[in-house]
Amino acid sequence: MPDTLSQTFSALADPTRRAILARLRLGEASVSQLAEPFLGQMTLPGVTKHLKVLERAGLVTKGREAQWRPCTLNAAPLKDAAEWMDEYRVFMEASLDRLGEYLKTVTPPVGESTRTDAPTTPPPPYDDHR
Amino acid sequence: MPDTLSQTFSALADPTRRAILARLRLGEASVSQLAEPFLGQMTLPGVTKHLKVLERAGLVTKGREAQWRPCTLNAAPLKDAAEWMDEYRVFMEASLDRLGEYLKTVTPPVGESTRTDAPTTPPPPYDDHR
DNA sequence: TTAGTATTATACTTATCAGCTAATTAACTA
DNA sequence: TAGTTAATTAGCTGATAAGTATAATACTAA
Repeated sequence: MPDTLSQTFSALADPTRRAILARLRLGEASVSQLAEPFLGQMTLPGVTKHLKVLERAGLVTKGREAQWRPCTLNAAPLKDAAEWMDEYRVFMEASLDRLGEYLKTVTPPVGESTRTDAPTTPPPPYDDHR
Repeated sequence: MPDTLSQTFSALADPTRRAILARLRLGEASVSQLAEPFLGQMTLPGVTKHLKVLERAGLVTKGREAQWRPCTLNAAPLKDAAEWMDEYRVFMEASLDRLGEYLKTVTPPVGESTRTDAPTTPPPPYDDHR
């Protein structure tokens, strides 16, 4: 029973599933419509499985209309993921080099704590252990 | 051999690994420093494995300093992931409801194509099938 | 050289995932 | 009713992942 965020990232960790989401941005589509671009490389049950993963992650909602299951995009779960990523925006940029240098002056070099008489400094708190 | 984006998302799909990244935002740390918060629930080799996943994804760089392996955050691979997410920003917001209604007026209802004489409309192109 | 610390490697178990084929359900159509 | 289309389920395989315990490696220090 993984947490929501893990489930979201896990669902995104597949190119087929990302392609399905990209397709759904253009509007709702049935299962076979979604499957059509992949049928050369994959069978329909395969696509159904991917859809189930997306459904479990809450990214896709399946309705019923006669024998069709119109699928719609639900991007709400992506919000948490996007917020998580935002925390790292600063570290993504080209300023990474200078930032890295700066951090080296702030963080004591690894191993110092065991080489000196100073007590082992416990690692700083972290906030993402869900 | 999964694509880069899949590898990135896959690496993020684990709370332990996300916690490690969060810790590394504060500065470099050795393997045992990174492992310390988890040693109640996981062994050291377990953490080493998680680090290897992060390393393969290019999110963590391991150096050498005597018997220590100082780990540093490398957020560059997150850039692609963030860009991917940005495409969905519009769909995450509360305006989803109205947007959904709007899309329904644009996209023909599922099944219409087989009920009428119109040729089966092929699904629109998609751009994320990497 | 010996002992101790930090880290990784190996080998194994268990669980999950991605894919397939074949069979099944559910709804429409003639 | 029989046939067709849309989608799912079931059962199987092979690959990968997470976790363990134990052993090996790499370096420091006495």
